[in-house]
Amino acid sequence: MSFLSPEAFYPDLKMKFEAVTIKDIARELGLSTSTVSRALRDSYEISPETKKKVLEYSEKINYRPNPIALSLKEKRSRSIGIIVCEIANSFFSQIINGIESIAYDKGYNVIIAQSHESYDREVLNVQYLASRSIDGLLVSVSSETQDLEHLKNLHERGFPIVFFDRIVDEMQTHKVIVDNFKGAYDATQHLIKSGYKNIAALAGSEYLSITKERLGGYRKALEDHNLVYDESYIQHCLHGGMLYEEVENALNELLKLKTKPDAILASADKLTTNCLRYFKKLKIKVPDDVALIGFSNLDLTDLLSPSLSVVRQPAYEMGQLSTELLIQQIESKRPVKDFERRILPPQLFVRESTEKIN
Amino acid sequence: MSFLSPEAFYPDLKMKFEAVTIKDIARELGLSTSTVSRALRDSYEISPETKKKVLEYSEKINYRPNPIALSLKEKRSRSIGIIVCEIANSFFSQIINGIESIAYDKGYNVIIAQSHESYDREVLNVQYLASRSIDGLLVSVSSETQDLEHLKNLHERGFPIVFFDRIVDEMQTHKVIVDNFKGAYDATQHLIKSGYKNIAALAGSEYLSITKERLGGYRKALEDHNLVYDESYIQHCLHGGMLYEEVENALNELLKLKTKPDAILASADKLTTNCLRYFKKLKIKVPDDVALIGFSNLDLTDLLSPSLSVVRQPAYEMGQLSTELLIQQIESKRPVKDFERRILPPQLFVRESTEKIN
DNA sequence: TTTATCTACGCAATCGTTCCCGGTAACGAT
DNA sequence: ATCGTTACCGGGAACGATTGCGTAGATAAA
Repeated sequence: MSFLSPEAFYPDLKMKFEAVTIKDIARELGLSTSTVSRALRDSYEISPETKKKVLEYSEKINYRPNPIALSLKEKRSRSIGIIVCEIANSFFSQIINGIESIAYDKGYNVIIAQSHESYDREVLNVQYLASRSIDGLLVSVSSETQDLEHLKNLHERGFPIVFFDRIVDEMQTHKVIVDNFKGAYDATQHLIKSGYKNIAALAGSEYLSITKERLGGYRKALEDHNLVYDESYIQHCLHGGMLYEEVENALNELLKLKTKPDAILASADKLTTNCLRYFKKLKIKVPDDVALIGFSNLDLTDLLSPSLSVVRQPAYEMGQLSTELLIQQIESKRPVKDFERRILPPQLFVRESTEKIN
Repeated sequence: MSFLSPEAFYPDLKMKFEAVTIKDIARELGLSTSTVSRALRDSYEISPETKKKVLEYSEKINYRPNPIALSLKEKRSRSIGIIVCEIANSFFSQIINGIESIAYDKGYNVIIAQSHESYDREVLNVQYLASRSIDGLLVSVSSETQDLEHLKNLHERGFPIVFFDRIVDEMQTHKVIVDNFKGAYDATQHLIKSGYKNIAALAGSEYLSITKERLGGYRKALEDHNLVYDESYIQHCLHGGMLYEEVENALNELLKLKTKPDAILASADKLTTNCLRYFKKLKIKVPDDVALIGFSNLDLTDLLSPSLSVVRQPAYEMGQLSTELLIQQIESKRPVKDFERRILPPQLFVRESTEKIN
């Protein structure tokens, strides 16, 4: 408490928040900064008495090493960047929870950026995060993203990147996904076994890996059960259902068909809920008029009217696994050559919205 | 492309991600780092030709100033910390979106930390963020928080802090809230006018400002309409409904009463949805057996069964406003003395779950 | 006594950037 | 010829921490 800053004499000045540094300790104890530093790191070169003095005093004044200075010296910031489309989306906020749980354990902090499904914002975010000296990046690309130069640039220079959920083929990195093919296959098969014959697919952006994988599973299930795969039964929403209008338009198209679909497989959270909103608005009964099953990680699909059959993804685990792989790569001494592709199992929940046809 | 790093000769070594610095530019152009720095900042001391050369070359090699070095020198990191209980909560993720929108505009990035409604984790997070040299803090306290030493410490040293939603009285800072009193008053009055007489309140932690304010509005509405305010009609959930069990216990208590409540006011997102889950589980009809209205920012309360009457808060605007106040304080030359208390209006949505009694 | 060894510490460079001092031309004014 | 001014630019110290190297002093070995 004997510390008197200039501000103590000029209380009107902005009282800047000044942290105590290693120099303050050195000055007070009549030592050099090197000695203090070494004492704090418990170096063998420092005598026990000196160590004791330093430790006690730095404890007393509550010394905390300045992470910025450390980052500058060590060329690492112990922070990782996350790029997702939206955090206000159960699936992604659960993923972020998983990411955080691992990151904080290992002493990393996370910086989250949202693309809002815009390619331009994704590029901006990548540049921004890169300039903030993050040590690695966890990416789920936007639904507009086709060109990957912004990420390839970094990746080619050895920058650690892990893709999750919405991955890309062109880059050799760790990738963590769920078995989207199986998820869609199971959901479609469930519809078929419940008696539905004209099953339409409400899909996300055509550019996304998850869209392709899910449509693949959908198609295979149809074919395995001798149902025709008809492209006119497939509608894409570029923004993944974020805009109600795109879902509305897609469904309008489907309901215009000569043989209207009797069931719909929606392949994203917002697609699913906006689909339900559309049906409610038009007073279309689910599942009587049309059945609905969708990919969703909302934790109240059981409370919806009707309760919703869904394919749920292990989002939390996905975040954890991605982060483990990323940090492992960041901390690896030698460049990582063998990139892993981890596939997690989805889970099918059967509820009212896909009840059997009598 | 004439740049050859040591790693180019030893491809097996970890190819570290080396950014170009002001020194590289100086060396290449035969200038000093001071000159380059000044040229980049468009100083009057530098000749137009030199500036042009520097600008062109740094453009060519894609120079980006190192923010870590800047932080060290300027003693600010251009990042702000956020502490919330959960990001997997519509209200808070919408707030974060609002925060982000302003922060990124003004060149700040945000670091999000979650308390998960635990006091201990909140303290840890504050310490962690403070040690990461953030320039300011946006805080919504956990439902367990009573002791505020962890925040007072910082605040007394002039560290900018803005409270939002769950504020505290003991500290003089900017505060941004919604009119919780009015929100609860309107909701309760709506129930009364719909014919309900025994209105119970399912509230969050007693420590929270929002709980007190909302119960205040609830009480006033009852009294204004000559209904008795009975404490046994009030149940608190320490974790704000995060755990289904606490909601279950609270509702069990309410349904044990001699005169069972015919309506419930739930004062948080998770309280509301878990309340609905409870009713569904016990096959209690809403609103026939008991009506339900709750505070919620979910964007699918209209799709629930029954569709839910809610008090909605302007979360996005709240995040924006809080961030503006915080950044204003961070960038203010003189210490801020006049702290503002901004109160935003809540919005009442009337739906099926509170339909009139016939 | 001389030399080698060890202990315990300080000096100074480093990370990337800014900025306070200088310094050196060129030029016009006296 | 000398001085003052202006325009431009470089040297070097900071910011906080780590670390290779040097070394004074003490002790031990010769």
